[in-house]
Amino acid sequence: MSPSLQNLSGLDRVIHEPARLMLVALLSSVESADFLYLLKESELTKGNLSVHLSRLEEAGYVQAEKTFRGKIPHTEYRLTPQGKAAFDAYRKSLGSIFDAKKK
Amino acid sequence: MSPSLQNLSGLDRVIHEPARLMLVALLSSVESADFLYLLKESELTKGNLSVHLSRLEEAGYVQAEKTFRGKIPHTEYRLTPQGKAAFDAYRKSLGSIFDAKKK
DNA sequence: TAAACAGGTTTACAATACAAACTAGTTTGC
DNA sequence: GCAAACTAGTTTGTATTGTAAACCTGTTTA
Repeated sequence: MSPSLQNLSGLDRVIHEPARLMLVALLSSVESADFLYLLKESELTKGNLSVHLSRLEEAGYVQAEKTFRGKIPHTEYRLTPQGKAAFDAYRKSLGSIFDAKKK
Repeated sequence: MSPSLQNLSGLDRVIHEPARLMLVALLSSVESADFLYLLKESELTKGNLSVHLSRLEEAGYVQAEKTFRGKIPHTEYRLTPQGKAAFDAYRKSLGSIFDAKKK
């Protein structure tokens, strides 16, 4: 198989999931974002958002900074360098299907 | 949310799955292909390939033409117009994450 | 005539995306 | 001062599905 298509099967599943892809894309365009912002922008449910953010954290793609604003907990999420790298790699992999059509 | 990112959540799951994405990309570059060709190019197992092709058929994206070559059954798979359209739409949707970075 | 191959289908299982329910604390309205 | 509503999530349960392995039917080859 053409090597460009072959790496499609090795796509990073953590990023490939649409909900997380959206989150990573969102986070890549800002320095950091809090839960409520991501909740509104992504239109996910809280449960979903929580789970997907956890998954991105486990993968080392997202870093959560928990602080307090007064007495209310506040968490800022930001992409880690690995997260940015993974996103770049992902986009590079996907690029192959865009090129593939130019036959 | 920016409308461009919003439609990421509505990505066509039939096409989004990497194995099928690969198959659709493969089929989009040729007129038609048989099972063995797809098996080799995709490096999927036969079971997988069969299931994914069935799924693409159910979605109306792929058409299978079963014939005989001598006494051996032979199936040619090709993308339907809907399949091509769906693939184009998919690539258009994904385009948003490529643009998104240009901030 | 047994083994290998073509061309798949069926089965079983493990992973996971998702919504709903729940938790724990805080603020607001009456 | 107490109930309701809000912040900021986590946990749980379910249903889907991607995957490999086993199976199947027939054909060719040694």
